[in-house]
Amino acid sequence: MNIFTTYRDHVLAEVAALVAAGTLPEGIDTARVTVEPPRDPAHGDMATNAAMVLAKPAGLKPRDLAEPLAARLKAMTGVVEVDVAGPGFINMRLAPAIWLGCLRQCLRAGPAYGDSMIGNGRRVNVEFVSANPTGPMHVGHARGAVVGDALAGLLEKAGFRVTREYYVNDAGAQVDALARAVHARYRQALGRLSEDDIAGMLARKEIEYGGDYLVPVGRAIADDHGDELAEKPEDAWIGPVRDRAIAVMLDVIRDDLAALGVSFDVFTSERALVEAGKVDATLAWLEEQGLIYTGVLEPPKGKTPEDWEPRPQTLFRATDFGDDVDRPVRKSDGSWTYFAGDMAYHRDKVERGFDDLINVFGADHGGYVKRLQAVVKAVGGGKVALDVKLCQLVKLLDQGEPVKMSKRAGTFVTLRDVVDRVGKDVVRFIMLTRKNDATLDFDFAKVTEQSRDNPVWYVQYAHARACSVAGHAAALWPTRDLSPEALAAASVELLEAPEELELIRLLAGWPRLVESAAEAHEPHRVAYYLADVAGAFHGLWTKGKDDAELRFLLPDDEARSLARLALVQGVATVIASGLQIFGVQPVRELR
RNA sequence: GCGCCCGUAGCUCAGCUGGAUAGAGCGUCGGCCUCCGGAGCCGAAGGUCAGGGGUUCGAAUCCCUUCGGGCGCGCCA
Repeated sequence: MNIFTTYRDHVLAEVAALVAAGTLPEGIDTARVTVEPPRDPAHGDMATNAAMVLAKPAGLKPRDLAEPLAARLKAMTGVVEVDVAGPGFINMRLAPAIWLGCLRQCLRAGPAYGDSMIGNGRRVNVEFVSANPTGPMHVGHARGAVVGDALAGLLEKAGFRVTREYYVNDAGAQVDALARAVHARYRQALGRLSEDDIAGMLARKEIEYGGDYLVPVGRAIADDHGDELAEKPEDAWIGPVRDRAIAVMLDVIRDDLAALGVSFDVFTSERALVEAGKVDATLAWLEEQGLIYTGVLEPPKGKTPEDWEPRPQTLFRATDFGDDVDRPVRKSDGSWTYFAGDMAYHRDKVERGFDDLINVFGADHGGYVKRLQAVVKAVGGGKVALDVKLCQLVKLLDQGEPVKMSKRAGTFVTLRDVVDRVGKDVVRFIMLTRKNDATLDFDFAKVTEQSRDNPVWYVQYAHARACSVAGHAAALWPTRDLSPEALAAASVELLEAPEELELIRLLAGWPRLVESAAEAHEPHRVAYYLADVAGAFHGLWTKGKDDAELRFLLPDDEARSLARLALVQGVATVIASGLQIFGVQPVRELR
């Protein structure tokens, strides 16, 4: 339970009492009332803006409303101090017992601490990665994969029912290009083309994908089909070659993602949607709604394409739903555009009953979000929200120097390379240390360094230290039950140092952080919070070095030691809880 | 030309959806650290939140505008 919402409820109850007393008008809107930790801890444990928000509609001055409200809050159990400050804030200080109760709750809940009900079972579809099945994953994909997976984990913790989904673009020109490249490798496997021939085809742009990873695919086709597909016209071989190539590439992608610890609940095939007639059905439905028409688009101003000519097109009325222009759904050869398929796909998601849709895309798809949101508005009747998280570039560095990457030279870094080099947990955590729309530096040297400015290490080190304290305690008191449940029953009221209480308050803020991060769809907040917790814990640890009285374990004072161990265990619990969202394994010791 | 994202300390970045005196790490400067549970501790300096205007009790946060950077802009996915 988020203690801040608990106290918000208390504040609202007192507001209701003031309504009953006639101080406030009937039916006053309390939606904007908040209870939050104040920026400056000197102001107390919690602050509410109630008086400032409610004063105006009540025709009062904030401070005139704050006084009677503060008087009522002061009478509440657990509240030890209330004062009115600044423009009308009401600051409250809570009895230590309240915070200690949070710590006990944390220990009893274990890593489930922070679980929330705000999702209320709403169904959320998180679509991420969705890379074309034309090759192995590279680092750019890794960020989207981690952000999507962690966001999904965060939403699950907040009480949403989450589906992790991958949209397979297996119907367009890209996979035909893949098939052509594989066909060349197939002929190479049969000895009919040399490596130089392939290089020549690449140079002449007859094929688009030249990577070695297609060599075994070509060989597999040779094994299955012999030379029967080698000299036939493209029409005869492109189907089977493409299908086989896509299947192999998807296996590669699944393996790469598995190495990152990412898996999906659903893979949706674009081709399957087309073949099931869903694109036709969607367009027919939109036509019925009067949302499809034939028209001529204006050329984009200032940057007219050379070959621009006005031409009637089949268009979707995206501008009715907030987009800048209406969008074409059909190519001049009569086939559907990629967008038409995406319309059908998003309609399909809506029909599967999701309440919220989230797409994680690369930043280069920014120009695509308005039209997708327009589609979702149109097919969801305004009841389904689509949020698109755009992930910026990852800059790979080594000791501050850019890692040279070139597709042509074959030196581009794959997801697998990175995971093999630093481990999946490091990749996952680091990818979440920036908000998704900011570029991220990934420095091989830095992310494995043992130092304060490497957040993965810093957080893991805190967890390992906490486990180490527990180990020492077990050695000191071998017969004592030191399980978290037992520690929850310890005399935690012996925790009275300001630093200790500050850390407890920080841990007590975890449920609130989960909720706000989930609502904002911002998993990176968890990373910063964990670094804060680690920092506070390391600080406390260090104090014990200067002052033996502040050490966690005092061999002569078992009761106090157990209380402090409870706090240490709380730190470990919250870190484990946060890392679980990230899909990162908390370590018990550093290697 | 239009749309979206971004601009916060010397550097890298937070800033809880509009709250109080804008924070952290690194770096810099000044001290401490010969022994505790390894990879440090305390303190200081450092800001026109890119500039300007607006909304209101209150703006880094919302609106307008200028400047600067990134991405995108009819049948590529």
